[in-house]
Formats: sequence, C-alpha cells, structure tokens
Amino acid sequence: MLTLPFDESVVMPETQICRKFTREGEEQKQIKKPEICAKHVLVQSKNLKRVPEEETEKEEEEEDREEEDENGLPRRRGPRKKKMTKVRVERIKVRRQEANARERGRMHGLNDALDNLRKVVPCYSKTQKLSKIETLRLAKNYIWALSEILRIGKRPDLLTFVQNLCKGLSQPTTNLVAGCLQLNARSFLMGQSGESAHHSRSPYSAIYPPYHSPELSTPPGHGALDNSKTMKPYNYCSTYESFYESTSPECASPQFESPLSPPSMNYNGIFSMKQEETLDYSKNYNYGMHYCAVPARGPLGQGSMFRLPTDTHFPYDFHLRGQSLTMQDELNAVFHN
DNA sequence: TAGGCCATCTGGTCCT
DNA sequence: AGGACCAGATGGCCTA
Repeated sequence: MLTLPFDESVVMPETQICRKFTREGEEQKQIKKPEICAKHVLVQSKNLKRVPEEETEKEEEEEDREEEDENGLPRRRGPRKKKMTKVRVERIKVRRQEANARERGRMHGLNDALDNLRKVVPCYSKTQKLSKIETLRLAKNYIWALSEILRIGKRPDLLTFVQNLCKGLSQPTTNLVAGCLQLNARSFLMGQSGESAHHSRSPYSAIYPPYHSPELSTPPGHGALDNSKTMKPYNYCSTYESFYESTSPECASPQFESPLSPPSMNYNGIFSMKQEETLDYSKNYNYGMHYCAVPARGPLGQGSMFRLPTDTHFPYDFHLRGQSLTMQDELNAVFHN
C-alpha cells in the first residue's frame, strides 16, 4: 500500500554515522562546532586504549598498592574507590565521546526513519517539512483513516477524509495538507489545458489508495505485472518539480530505485505515480483513479463539500478553481472548531 | 523578541 | 563492561 520503498537499509544506512548531514542549518553548525565523527572517535579511542593499556594497568596496580597499608591489607573496608588517574579520566572522556557519537548516530537513524515516514504520509514537502510531532500525528491519522476505509468498505467523501487526517494537527499542518491538495488540483487543471494532462491526477487519486488498480495492487515480485518493465522508470522528480518548480534534491537518490520497491504509487499528493511517466499513459491511465469531486447539493458547510460519484466517471471534472480555496476555508473552520 | 523546533551532550537505567 | 535507550539541559536557528 505504501508508495515509497520502505527500506530499513535506507533508514539506517551503514555509513550513517560518518556521512555528511545536510539538514538545513546543520552545515552551519558543522562549521561552528565540527562534528565529532564516530569513526574518528572510535579510532582515537582505540589508539588511546591500545597504546597506554599496558601502562595503564601498571599504573593502576601501583595505585592499588598505594591504597594498601604496610600489612598488605586495604586501608578501608568496602568497595575501593578507584583513583581518578589521568589515564582513567582520559578513558572516561573517550568513552563519553564514543557514547555521544553512538547517540548521534542513533538520533540520525531515528530522523531518517522519520523522514521516510514524512514521505509516505499524505502531505510531503521538502520545502516545508512537517515537524516530528506533526509527522507522527499525521501518520497516525492516516493509518486510522485508511483502516476506517477498509473497515467500512467504502470511501468517505474527500472532506471527511481530510478532516480525519487533520485531527489534532496544528493549523499550519492543516493548511499544509490542504495546500497539498490545492497544488495537486492546480497541476491537474494545468494538465487539462496543456500537453501534459496525463501527468496529474485528481486530488482524490492523490490521497486515496488505488482501490481499482489491479496493476498496482500487486507488489513487484508477487506475480502479476512488473510495472517497472511496462512503464518508464520511476521518476517522481518531474512531478515534484512541476509542483515546486525546483529540482528535487532527491532526484539522484537511489533509494527509490530499490528492486524491492512496493508498487510505485504514492498517495501523498505530492509525488506522482511511476506510471504517470509512461508515454502511453492515455492507454494505461485506467486505474479507477478518475474520481472527481462534485459539489454536494446545498450550501457549503452543510455536511460534505465534495461527493464521490459512485458509479459515474467524470474524469477531470473537478471544479477546483473556486473550490480549492473554499476547501481550505472549510479546513480552517474544522481546525478552529 | 518570544516561542517552537531541533541537534547535541550528558547521566541514568536497563539489558545482554 | 559496554551498548541501547531515554529524558533533561542547553544552545542555535527560524518565524510570527
């Protein structure tokens, strides 16, 4: 069901500790406070340990002897407190540095995992990253919303779905989720008038799983079609760029080319499906993703704003120009309520 | 400038 | 003993 390859090896890359971190502002930090690379620390510590080890033991023995009286008995009962010799202090320092490096690596792994989570929740933006807590909240809501769909067996209307997604989220995040839908919608409309109509999907397809997509429902290696053979290689960058008019820094990322990639589909509304890149898209664009939102009867705000036509297909019949804004208003209202 | 978010350091605790 | 995990403290960066 998840789009992007959920590969733990990506989450915890082997070289995680010593790699170059590129988080915003971190480079500056590196300049100010050069990062102590774990490997360095380890090497240093090994050197520190190895060279003086024998000497250390001698020293410690001597110190221990110092604590004995003339009869060879310890001066005090109970556990002896080891003297803090230079060497011992140094060793403690090194161990602390090692522990710091491990802790840093651990936190980076955690952050990588969080980044991967950001990519599979329905709202992903490189430029406006969700905070950690918001990512977790949104992920929880997303899981809940999807399981509700499974439980009930039918799709809720768009607004309900988005409302569920936004429960407990801050207003900026709520706006971001709505913004994601708008971006999608805009691109969708642009696609209609332009040459790349097939490059976009309706906002519905952006956030809903591809229920009617037999081609996509089977992960590679599990029979059926291998999409990577019939479609152009996955490249979400183009769509990313179409949304943000900038080059995705992850274009070159190999992590999405894993052969273990799950069906190359992303529901998050920002990235496109792998299949969108196909030249023969018009033929293949038949995933049942043509859900469109039509205004519900009655004034806005009464119940749902959008409805899913259950058996009719109105591809591209999405009245977004007016509605996208209204939708955000609705979402804001939801938030404020 | 206050507040939110984040990375890092640190010491404590638990587990192997 | 050493590593993993955790939470508190701290300081930097960013934004409203």
